[in-house]
Amino acid sequence: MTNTAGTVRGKRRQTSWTQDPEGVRRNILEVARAEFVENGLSGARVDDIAAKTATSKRMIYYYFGDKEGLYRAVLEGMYDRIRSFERSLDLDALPPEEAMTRLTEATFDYHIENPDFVRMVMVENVHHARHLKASRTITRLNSSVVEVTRGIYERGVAAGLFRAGLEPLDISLTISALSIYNVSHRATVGQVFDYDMCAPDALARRRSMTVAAILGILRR
Amino acid sequence: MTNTAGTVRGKRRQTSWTQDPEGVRRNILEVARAEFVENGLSGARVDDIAAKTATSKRMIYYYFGDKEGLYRAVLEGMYDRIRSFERSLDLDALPPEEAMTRLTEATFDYHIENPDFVRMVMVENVHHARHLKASRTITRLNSSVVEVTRGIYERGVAAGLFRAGLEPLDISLTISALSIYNVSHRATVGQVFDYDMCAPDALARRRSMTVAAILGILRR
DNA sequence: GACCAATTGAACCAGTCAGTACATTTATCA
DNA sequence: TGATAAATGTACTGACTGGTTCAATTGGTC
Repeated sequence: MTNTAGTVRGKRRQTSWTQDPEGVRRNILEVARAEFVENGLSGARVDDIAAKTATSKRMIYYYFGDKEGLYRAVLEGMYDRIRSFERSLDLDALPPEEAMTRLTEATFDYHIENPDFVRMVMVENVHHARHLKASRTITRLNSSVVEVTRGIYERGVAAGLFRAGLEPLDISLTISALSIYNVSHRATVGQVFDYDMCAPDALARRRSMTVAAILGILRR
Repeated sequence: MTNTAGTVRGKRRQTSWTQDPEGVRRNILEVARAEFVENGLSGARVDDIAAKTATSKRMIYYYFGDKEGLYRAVLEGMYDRIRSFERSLDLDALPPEEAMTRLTEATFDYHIENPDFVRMVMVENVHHARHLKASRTITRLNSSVVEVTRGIYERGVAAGLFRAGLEPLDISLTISALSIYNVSHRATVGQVFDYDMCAPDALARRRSMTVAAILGILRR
């Protein structure tokens, strides 16, 4: 009998147990995510992950093959989440400037609220996106956020509000850069400038500055 | 007799050698930088670093104590370099808008030309800036680029060109965010969007968009 | 040229780590 | 109910890895 999804069985020295493949899988993934996010790929220890799991190391290898397979699974989960966030954006009803503002703010907020995603992407960049390449789930399942941006931008251009000739992808990347930075470089900036970018007041300033930057790029 | 600085003695099975402490140190640092930048702190192998060196593993421990000490030395070297870049900026003679444009472009270019620095900072952020904290050389030897930014900004406000009420540090961080991103996220963006941000034409677009973003923030 | 501190090399070590062998239990279904 | 497949736990291993030992060589100084 399969337990409720997500249920985690008691630990230590059990000779009797209930099968719960999905729960075990999920449990491993959750723990692994925390560890990879905290220590990177080579910094994370399979034994540590296993220890924090409700199951054993054996299960990690049973379900994910090897350490990199586990890492890849975590990475894919992260990208799945942001994809569904992007799909949830529905800004067609708003006038161009307001739509772009909302898009920027929503993206900004998503990154603040999902530091694990940001850190995982950082780690993946340290590895030259090698694992992203290896994952056919992610590759070419192209991000829809660019199309959202393109739609808003073209409406703005048509309305004479935005200047023409820009590449929607570049706009999208600029939003991304300004959103990610607060989380990805929080530690070094905090140390070098004695400034916590994620403190509420700093965040408010940075958020409105980000919107100003994007609109500044677009306004003609 | 000390050899010319930077000289590297021949390798393999030598029982006779010339002392060259500075050269050995520098050689180790160069190799270590490449390895840390490529593999991160935990990903880099002391044995690999030693093998690529003109000297032996023993010397790494002799001069740098342990792996983290070596990493810290590399990190400090990187920050020294950008500090001297920042000090080299002399934009007081230019009118505010032009000065800010030049500052932005120079910062943008610096990051493109020094991907090692960018990657090292990324790695350090993965480690929550733990080693930056441990280094008294870097900490509180506050970055002068903020003062440069403040100077230009205040001139611009005084001249009625820039809108008042902004925090110079936030402006500086925004420039930094837009400059770093191209290098730090080159791999994942390349993979997900099939777009090389560092290709010459893309770079030109991103550079001018960055300037537009900064001026967009400032213009009243 | 003899002495001493600064350097350097080669081999070695003890702990760690990813991955495995093997046995066992649980679920499925005819 | 019995056979088969899926899922799981325990204990282990071989390779790797950061770090060390110990002896030797070099260069400066008097």
